[in-house]
Amino acid sequence: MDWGLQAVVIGSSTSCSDFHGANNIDFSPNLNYQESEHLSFSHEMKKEVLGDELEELYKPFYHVGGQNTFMGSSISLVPKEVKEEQREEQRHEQQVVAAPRTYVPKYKKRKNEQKRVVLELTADDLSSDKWAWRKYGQKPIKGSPYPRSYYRCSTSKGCLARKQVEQSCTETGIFIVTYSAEHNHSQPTRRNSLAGIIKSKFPNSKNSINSPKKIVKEKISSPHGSTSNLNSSPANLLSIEEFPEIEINQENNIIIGDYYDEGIRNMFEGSGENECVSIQDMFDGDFFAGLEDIHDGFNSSFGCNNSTFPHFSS
DNA sequence: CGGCTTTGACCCGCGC
DNA sequence: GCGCGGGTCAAAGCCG
Repeated sequence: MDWGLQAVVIGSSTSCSDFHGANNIDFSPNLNYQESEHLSFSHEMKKEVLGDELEELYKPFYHVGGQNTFMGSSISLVPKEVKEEQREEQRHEQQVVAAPRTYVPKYKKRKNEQKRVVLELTADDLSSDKWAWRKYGQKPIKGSPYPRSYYRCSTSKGCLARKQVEQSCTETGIFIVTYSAEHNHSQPTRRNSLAGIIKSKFPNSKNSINSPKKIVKEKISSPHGSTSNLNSSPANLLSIEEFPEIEINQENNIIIGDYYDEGIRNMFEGSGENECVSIQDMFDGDFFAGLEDIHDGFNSSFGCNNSTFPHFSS
């Protein structure tokens, strides 16, 4: 898992309304790169492909009978939203929504400030935010070693929704998130773009849906350079447990067995049975793109439809 | 090429 | 009025 989120990630480019637009599915938490040099797709991964738990994972931020369910987490919100006319009366009160933890704003509010919702969230909670945000500023905050980031809703230009994120200076891994204004539209069905959000939006997240759903070539494309790991392995074998007939041997060749019938082998021109493909060829060619072409075969095997099968990309 | 982050400059409210 | 500090703007550059 040293590759982290950017190592081997599979995404879905197919639209699926059941996901409420969260059509980028990150399986990285279930993709284990073990010290034994074995790359394994866990059973949970397949379960996620097929199961309904994604629905739970991508619950939107909505009101349910007066109680808020926030981003699918078990945060119970009891908003005491402060209206303008009440602001003076509550000037010395903490105008903070009940959150997992309490938070006392360190700065005074402006008079024309809109009502706000302040939460303390973990990185995972942050990463589950399904709204599309665009960062428009960052400022160092007096008294805090961490800067505050400013986001606005990027789905609609007319949307006034704002979001501030700053890391708690008292608790590591906790982020103080302030929402102001409200969205004037429904949740986006899909992210407009992933460009630029990879680097640092929520760097601590372990299962961020904001993470790029791709396979990062650089992490594996130079097995000969930093290859001590591969070559020093006793087994010298990188196996994909759920796909037993795809293996990487000592020469860093990918061996494709009969398991996938003609599918994968036909992805390589002139390849025949028991053909070996080097890792370099794998990435230089259309290996991952080709996986898409045979995903129907997987679908029939796993009994799922197109909308739930992950999208492979290189 | 569109959408994103970064970052210095600018704006604004507040306290003195 | 001035200075401080939070919030926003916008140009530049990055990324897919």
